[in-house]
Amino acid sequence: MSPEDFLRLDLQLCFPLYAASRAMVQAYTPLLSKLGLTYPQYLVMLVLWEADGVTVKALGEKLYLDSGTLTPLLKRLETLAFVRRERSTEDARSVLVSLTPQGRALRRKAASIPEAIACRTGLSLEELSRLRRDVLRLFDNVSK
Amino acid sequence: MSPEDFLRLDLQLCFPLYAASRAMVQAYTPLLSKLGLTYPQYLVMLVLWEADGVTVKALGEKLYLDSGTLTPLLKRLETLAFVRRERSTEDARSVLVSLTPQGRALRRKAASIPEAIACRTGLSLEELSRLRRDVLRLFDNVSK
DNA sequence: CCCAATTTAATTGCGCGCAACTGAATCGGG
DNA sequence: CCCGATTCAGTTGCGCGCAATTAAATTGGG
Repeated sequence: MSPEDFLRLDLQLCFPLYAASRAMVQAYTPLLSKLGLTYPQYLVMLVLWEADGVTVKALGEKLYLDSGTLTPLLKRLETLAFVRRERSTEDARSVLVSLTPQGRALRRKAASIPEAIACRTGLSLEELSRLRRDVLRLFDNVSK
Repeated sequence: MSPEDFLRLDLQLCFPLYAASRAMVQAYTPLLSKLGLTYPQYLVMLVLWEADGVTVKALGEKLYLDSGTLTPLLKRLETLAFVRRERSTEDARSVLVSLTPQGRALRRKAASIPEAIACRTGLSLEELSRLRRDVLRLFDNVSK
């Protein structure tokens, strides 16, 4: 097998990963559009539902996204009245992002989504958990 | 465990998949930029290296991308002189995409990439193969 | 205390992805 | 042989991702 054989699309890991990631996001999309959210916006809301009042930097560290992505996304969430953004008085360099009552209320409407998606995968909870662990290991290796 | 507990970021499969996919693309980026390609452009080249002279539709079916993504991408590859685009004489609705000599030559320069990436993953060939299989199964389930 | 280095968010520019739509070409039932 | 339905590529619009840069605030060494 020559080195060029490894260029075969069907032998690479990245493409299935890339296709699966997009397919998963597409599975979320109709559920999220009922809430008025995109998938990346939903990820931000997931973080805020666990830890309200975080900085843009902290959001970026959790989601591996930079301010170039987050700033306009957060402005859209602010326009939708799900979050507020305010300069920190402690450190005027940072911006604190916090939930509005509407943003907090959205959590209940989103509660049914994870199970619906888990069903769509056709995998058992054990298989899902194992795959998540394997993909996380891959992520750790590649991103360092 | 209440339904809302499943909203925890660390319990979901999609986010690791999404993060891992982006991290993989970032691992490719410095290697591909030496060739003047982006990752989606590289995917198109992978298809063309296996099957030259395909329609935009066929490319889309292999890569799960539509003309809204492919048309401008192919125009950029054409500007880079890696591909040609021409209306089919058989069926004037379709456009045939084929490699230029430069596009064909690029294959040799890309030959070292898959192994370099495989190393970056830190996984054995068996683990890579198994993970690819699992991710493909997920993709099949979710995308249907 | 000062000022150079660092940190933080915002901005700019570009290339995807994808939904929605357009227009041209082809197909196929009657 | 029509003409309505379908197929195909292209276009438009929008929201990411991310690299590169900017500007403001903070930090910390001397």
